[in-house]
Amino acid sequence: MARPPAYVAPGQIRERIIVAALQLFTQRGYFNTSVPDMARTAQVSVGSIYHHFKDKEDVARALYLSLTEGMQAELSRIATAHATAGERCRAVIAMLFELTESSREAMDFMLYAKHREFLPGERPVCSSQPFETMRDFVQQGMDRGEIRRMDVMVASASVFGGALRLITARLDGVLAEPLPDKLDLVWECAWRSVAA
Amino acid sequence: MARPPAYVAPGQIRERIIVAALQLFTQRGYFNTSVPDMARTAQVSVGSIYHHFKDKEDVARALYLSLTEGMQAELSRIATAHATAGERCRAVIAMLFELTESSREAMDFMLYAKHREFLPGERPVCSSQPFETMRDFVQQGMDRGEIRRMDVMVASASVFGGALRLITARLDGVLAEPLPDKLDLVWECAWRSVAA
DNA sequence: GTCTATATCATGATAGAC
DNA sequence: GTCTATCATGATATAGAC
Repeated sequence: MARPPAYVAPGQIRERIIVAALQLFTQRGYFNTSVPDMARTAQVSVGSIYHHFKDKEDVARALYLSLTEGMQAELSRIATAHATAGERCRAVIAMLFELTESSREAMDFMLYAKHREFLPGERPVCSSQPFETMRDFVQQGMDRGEIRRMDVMVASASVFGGALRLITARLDGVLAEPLPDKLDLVWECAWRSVAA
Repeated sequence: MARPPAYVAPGQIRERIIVAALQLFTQRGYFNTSVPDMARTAQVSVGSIYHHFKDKEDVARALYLSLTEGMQAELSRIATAHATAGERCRAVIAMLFELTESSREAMDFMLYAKHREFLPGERPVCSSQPFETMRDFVQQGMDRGEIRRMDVMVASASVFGGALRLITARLDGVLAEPLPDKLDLVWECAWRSVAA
């Protein structure tokens, strides 16, 4: 079903560095990760990192962009595979749940990291393209009469808020069971909250 | 209505430091804030900071604890002022919305900051006492028959997820209007999602 | 209790060999 | 393109005067 975004082509040094960065940034945080740490984890030298990237921030930006692009690709796939807003939004939640289980670190870094603290100039997650697309799905649902007419920000928060909250709980270790087990229930609640 | 938690008694040096820390931590982040920065903002010397606190981390911990204690006090107040789960949960959201408007930085630091990165040993927000209390409200609602019987984590995420999502949007500057304007609508959606 | 001045250390980033 | 060795910066934390 939802494949993890193809953010890495394994083997290449550049990609090894990005994978190592993802691992370290999510485990210890950006500021607790030194460039020598990244070099050790990626099994490359410090010099290589500075050859492929301008600086440490540049690694984080490349990582962030590749993750949000992968997410955006998943959303486009969903848009073509489903026609109604209900099906689309449900598919989004299913995809997010599966991605959280299969690429825990990617989700953690994408949704959770305080990018503004180390990526000045990058838009906050909330206004990133994937989140805008999700709001579009909801807006179209209102236009089609599937979803009650209301403020689109509130409707979008209601549809996806519960699922995102549960993802947070899962990433924090507060939720023991795999997220896909909860999909049907989460979706029922989410849809009830806004369905026409 | 919901007063900001009394996390500071203005005038005292110790409190001046905490207020300055809150301001700087939310504006630039913990790791982008140096102790001299804090000293300058608080109008005290570096030595004073190290006299009152063990180290920079200790300042962050004191800040975090005072904020969660203030929040917990608000929740206790709500528990005594309201009897039904519906009233309690609605009051919680109203309180969170007002607190976000009146003490933006406090909410940002409490809900948003990646505490694990600079406060090792502290539990994640999700499993902090306030969030547990909120889940208790929901559980009691199920016991009383107000809320459909279901997984309490899912029910709690559904009730509060939309509101928390909207708070995030507001803090990120994506939502222009004050949160209390949206309270009625948010609550209607939240309650529909789980009401018996 | 509060201050200034400073020791110590770790980090990001670079230079230059291979 | 990749590596090792090194530098310069800026941070934390402390010492010691007042």
